[in-house]
Amino acid sequence: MAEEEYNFSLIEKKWQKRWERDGLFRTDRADRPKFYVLNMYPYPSGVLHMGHVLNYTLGDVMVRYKLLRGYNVLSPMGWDSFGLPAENAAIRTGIAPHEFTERNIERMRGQMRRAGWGYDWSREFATSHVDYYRWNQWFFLKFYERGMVVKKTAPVNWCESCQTVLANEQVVNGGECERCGSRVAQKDMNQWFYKLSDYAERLLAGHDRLRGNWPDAVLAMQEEWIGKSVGAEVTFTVSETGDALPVFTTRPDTLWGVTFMSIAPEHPLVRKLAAVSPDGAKLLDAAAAMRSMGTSAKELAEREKEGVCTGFHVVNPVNGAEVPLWIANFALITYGTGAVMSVPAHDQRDWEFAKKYGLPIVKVIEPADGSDVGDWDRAHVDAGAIVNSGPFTGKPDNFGAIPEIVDWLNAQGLGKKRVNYRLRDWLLSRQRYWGTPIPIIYCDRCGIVPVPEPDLPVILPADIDFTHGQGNPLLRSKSFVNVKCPTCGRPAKRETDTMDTFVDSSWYQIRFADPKNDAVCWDRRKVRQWLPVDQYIGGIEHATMHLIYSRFFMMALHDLGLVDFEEPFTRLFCQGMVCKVAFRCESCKWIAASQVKAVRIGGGELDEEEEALLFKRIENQSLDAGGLEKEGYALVCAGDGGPVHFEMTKISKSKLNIVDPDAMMDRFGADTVRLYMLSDSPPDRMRIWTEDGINGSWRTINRLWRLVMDSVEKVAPVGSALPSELDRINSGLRRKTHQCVKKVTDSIEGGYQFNTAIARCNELLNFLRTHRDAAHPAVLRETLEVIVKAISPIIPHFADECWSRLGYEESVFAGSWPEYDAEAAKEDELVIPVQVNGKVRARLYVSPDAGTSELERLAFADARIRELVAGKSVARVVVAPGRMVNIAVN
RNA sequence: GGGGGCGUGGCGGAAUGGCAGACGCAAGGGAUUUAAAAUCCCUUGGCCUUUGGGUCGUGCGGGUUCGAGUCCCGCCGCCCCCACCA
Repeated sequence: MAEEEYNFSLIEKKWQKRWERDGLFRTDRADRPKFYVLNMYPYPSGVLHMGHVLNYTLGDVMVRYKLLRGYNVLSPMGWDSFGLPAENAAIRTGIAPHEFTERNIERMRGQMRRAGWGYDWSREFATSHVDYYRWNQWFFLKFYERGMVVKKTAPVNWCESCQTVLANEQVVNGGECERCGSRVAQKDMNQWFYKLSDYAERLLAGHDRLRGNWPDAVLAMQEEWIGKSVGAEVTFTVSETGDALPVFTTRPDTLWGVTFMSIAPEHPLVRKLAAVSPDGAKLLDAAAAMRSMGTSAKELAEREKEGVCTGFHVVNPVNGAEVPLWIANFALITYGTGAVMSVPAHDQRDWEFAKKYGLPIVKVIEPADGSDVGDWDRAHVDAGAIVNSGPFTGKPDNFGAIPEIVDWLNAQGLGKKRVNYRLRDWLLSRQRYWGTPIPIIYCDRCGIVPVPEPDLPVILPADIDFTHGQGNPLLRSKSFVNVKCPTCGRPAKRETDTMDTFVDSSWYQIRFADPKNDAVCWDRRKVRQWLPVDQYIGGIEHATMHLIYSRFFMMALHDLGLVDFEEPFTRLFCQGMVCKVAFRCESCKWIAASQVKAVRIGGGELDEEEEALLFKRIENQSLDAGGLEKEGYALVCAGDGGPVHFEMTKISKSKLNIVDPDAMMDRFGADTVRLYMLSDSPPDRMRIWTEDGINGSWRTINRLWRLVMDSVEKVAPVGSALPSELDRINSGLRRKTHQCVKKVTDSIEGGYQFNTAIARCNELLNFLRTHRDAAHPAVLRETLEVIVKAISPIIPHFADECWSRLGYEESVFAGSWPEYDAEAAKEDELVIPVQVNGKVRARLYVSPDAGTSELERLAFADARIRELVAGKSVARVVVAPGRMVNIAVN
């Protein structure tokens, strides 16, 4: 028989056409139960990278598996197409953002088809199309009516390089812009906010229904982000002016130990007190110098505790004690009330501050060793008995006494229980062009006027010059900005800020159920049919951004009566980040690896081989910056010769460390790349990108191909029954076959451990390869069919080709998942380890003849062992629980 | 400082409390070939060995157990998230 090479490019194209023709991913199997699989949709950057490949391959495996399992599967794809890169490209090149975006979508859609990912393309949409973003505006108006969106002046994060504000969630690495990596400053601005903080408790409560179905890490991150803390609010009074100063504390048990009060430099009281203080000007200067705003989070964390005494005092309501009032740089205006009651004896930060400025320290919790403040070298924060605390002195457990103390504060009218959240409102405004215009008009007479619903959508103007001028280009569009006030008809100005693009992704999962509707946002029946999403798949980096916003948005839509559910994603799987080393030149920011040169410190070129080896070591993390220097090397930028730093980071286009899957697909085909992505490590684990091992995936596919080709003549006809009696090899084959079915099924249903599922398929393949000649034709058919089916969601084109060679007309995905035969998968011999003095020395194989139940066989083994050791010097023979025979020898 | 995760060969990684290292990569050897590629076969944790095997071995120290990579306690190290959060 002529050897037939596996021609992936022909075969992959052929099956992609077939699936399209047959409408494999259309959602018209109404007789089946629904299953909605959603992959986080991409920003159309222009090219897919390996992170996408992992994400979408995982999703596609789920889709195809669910098809085989008899579901009506919804698998849509769309584009998160608003955002900065398109606008920045426009500024750089003059190409309009919509044009840039459309072009990128074209290219990426082609890559997706080529990868063989199955989507219902009839549902495709892009968020930058007015058909989509008009609903952002509509929701905004609905939220506005309900008071769920507000405009307020607040400290916000400002990215100078992106010329826009950022939400808290978009500030990363202790003060860097999530997009461009430059330092974020804080300033006061009047901006639009969604009242996310109103939903803090509900978001938290929702974790109960998500637990088990969402990764623990994501829930933990969200909990941390919401940052609930329970305590009390207690109102102090400024002695000199009578101003009330409420403070939030989680430690009301230490109220009697307050020795000074600290307020944030931005606290309104600062200005008020400065106005009546002889040293007012000095105070204002000192406060200005300590402001947290305009300082990056990193600097905030590193700077030393500093403060200035105001000369004023506050009265502690619980005991009437007068303590000095300080302005302190560690007090944050953004948390609690902006004031901290300082208890240096029992709070490390207060302790350091008190030591620095010589403030008194009063013990109110007795340490276990009974020591006094004078003996301490740090604050005492552990539990103990309460002392020096008025009515609570003598309580043995300070933490346990907190509820009682709060009740007492309440009864005395001195304070009340308070729950404080770290979660703040979602800053919605962006001073950029390429986003959804906020449907608001400012009128000198009528103030803030929402655009009336019939006037929607507010269309993003196309006649914009991007290459000239600073700031938001919308400000320069006269036709956009100048409008008539909808209320009074006089000239007015349109809001030029656009919405954060996270608004788009907060509800896109619903729109896929009814993507073309232009009368209403969606048809309720269609939403009921598909939502919520049964399986959502995406990167863990969205844990505190998209995944909080989207949950909030569903709850808000639920409150508006637009949806019946509160949680958008029933199950969530987060794949690990695909990382690769990225290089940063000190002067030209991120640069491609090809632009980096290695040199010897003190001069001297490297030969090519030496340099390649060096880069290899950097890439697989076996050489860090320190090691590089120690060995006498340095990296420089090929452009300007400046020093280059490197770090391991998620692959992304902006960091110029992406790997384009096209090259790999050219060489090996889509299936090999798909198989490779899932073969080696569990998909939730972070991985450093390498192409080592892709040969193995290629070999696996070819081995299987040759096996199928060599077997088609030998294999029993479709539908042949298995013989009733099988020899050892054939029953072994069937055992491995059904163990493979089980493993792959469990891996998909459970933890997505495809590496072990693939390993099991490989094992079966290897076993069949060595025993093929002894395989019964019907068993051979069963085994081949199971391998092909079990692996089909991962390498679908290949599987379908094999399926047709095995004599089937229909696509493998038109059929069903293989039945698991537990009886066939069972080991026929019970293996009982025999342990002598605690070490396994032998293994006893007990055949089914000895009994059908495990207990019977164990008894048989016990008897057999006793026979064997009879008369020898043996202390005891024990059949241990489980299956283990222990022999203790004297 | 708080929270989450992890620690197993040269590498990615397997192991319902029961033969540690599945499966694969890389490496080495052999077959085939004029040659190379491809393919096929073998070896591959350390040490010892009379080649039968023996022995040590899952970051470190204890514990539970007939039996621990796995469970418990205490360290050490790494990664991620949050962080002057009152």
